[in-house]
Amino acid sequence: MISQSIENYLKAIFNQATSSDEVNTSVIAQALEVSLPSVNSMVKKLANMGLLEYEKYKPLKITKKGKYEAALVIRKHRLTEMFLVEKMGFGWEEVHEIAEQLEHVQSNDFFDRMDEILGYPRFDPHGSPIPDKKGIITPSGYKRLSDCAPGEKVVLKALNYTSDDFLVYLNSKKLALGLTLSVHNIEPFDKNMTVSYPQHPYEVLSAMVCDKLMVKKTAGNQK
Amino acid sequence: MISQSIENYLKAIFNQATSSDEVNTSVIAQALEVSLPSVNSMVKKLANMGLLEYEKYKPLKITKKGKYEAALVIRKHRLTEMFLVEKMGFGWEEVHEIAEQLEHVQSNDFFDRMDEILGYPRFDPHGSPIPDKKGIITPSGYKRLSDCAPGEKVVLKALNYTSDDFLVYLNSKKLALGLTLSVHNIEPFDKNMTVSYPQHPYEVLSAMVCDKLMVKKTAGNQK
DNA sequence: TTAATAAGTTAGACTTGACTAACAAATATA
DNA sequence: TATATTTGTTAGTCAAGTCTAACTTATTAA
Repeated sequence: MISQSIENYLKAIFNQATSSDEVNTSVIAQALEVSLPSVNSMVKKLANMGLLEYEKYKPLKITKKGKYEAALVIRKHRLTEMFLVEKMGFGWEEVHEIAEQLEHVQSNDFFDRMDEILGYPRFDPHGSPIPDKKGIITPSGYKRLSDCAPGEKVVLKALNYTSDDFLVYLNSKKLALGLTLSVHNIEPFDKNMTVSYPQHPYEVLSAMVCDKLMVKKTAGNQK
Repeated sequence: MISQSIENYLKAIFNQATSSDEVNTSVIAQALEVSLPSVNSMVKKLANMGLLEYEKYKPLKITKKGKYEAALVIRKHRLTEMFLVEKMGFGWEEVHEIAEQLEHVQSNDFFDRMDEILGYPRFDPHGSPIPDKKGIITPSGYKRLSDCAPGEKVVLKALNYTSDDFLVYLNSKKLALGLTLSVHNIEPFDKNMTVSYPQHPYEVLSAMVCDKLMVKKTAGNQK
């Protein structure tokens, strides 16, 4: 049986894992706000269930099975966020906490119905891809704003971090998905970026922020 | 803190309590499908929290505070059922299990939004009253079909038992809320009732079923 | 390359909410 | 009213998931 706790660990491990599917124990402890020994004991359990590969003192590596189970939880989370925003009128900065709870509901019917009502969306309100029923995630082909060069013109497509604080910050800057951003300058010292977008001819975004904004090059523009 | 477990106990105690607000331990054990000692230890905790009055070997008595907290959980449950039926297209026999899980979500915003979207309904899809935000329950003024006399003409308004099996049974008999029933006969031996309703000139309902159907006399008819 | 620091592990304790076995009180029955 | 049965209680155990304290391994810096 996959408990709520296990679902939370899987989700954190999946989200924090690098491209090689690996992540350190302490990263998970921080993400879940639990102690290292708690992570350690849960990791052994997950490894026993075949959801992780684990060797003492080595980074955790999520297995195919683990990724599948994690994707199903993430699917429930993101569908819920979409439903809350699109069908219940919540703001995108309000939905994370509610979705954290609803994602643990055990009823395929419930989430499939949401999916149907929403018209089978591929992305959630933050632009993150929604895994399908088989746990398959559409690759987005986006890159970080922080990886863009001066002169590039890009469209803001997704976020890879969605704390309430961050969303409130984005709202205050009137930064929303779909906006076209022009990169003007990157400060070599601290990687601050100067960008412009409609009604905002001059905004400075910190490196931390740029790292969390996923963008796509606008069609037919050269660097 | 009121845990999910506590919410479930409160709900069961509230639902099973008689008009004097009392209920026996064993009734709760059965309702929640747990052992008597489990109930016993939880009861002590609830009494400590001021949600119950408890004395050894005496029936449990739910306090005002206990009733308030229970009503809030029941409100969440019934609003959810209504939302699932009205806004997500579920059948009334499908929603109980999902609502059992959603009722534990901690977010007033979430349920208030449901309430608003539904237009502040007073009754859920089974006809049970939905407590308001202050935990106040509109008295329905209904009586049991089993308390009706031959010759009475009544409208089916609510159910006081909502297992899936029971709902499936009602569907099979095409018994739905809002139907007008005429009571023709009561069998003295087993209290079986013979009733009629549109398209059904002759149906025999068991005493067990009649006990669970809440009805209201149609305006202006004499016994 | 050794010492200091960071990261990970083990052992053991705690809380919640369940259980069984054994016993006590209350109720029903003969 | 004495006994049998049902109902409720106590004591002790267990599993899940958390924690702190103490220890080990790995990494970083002197």
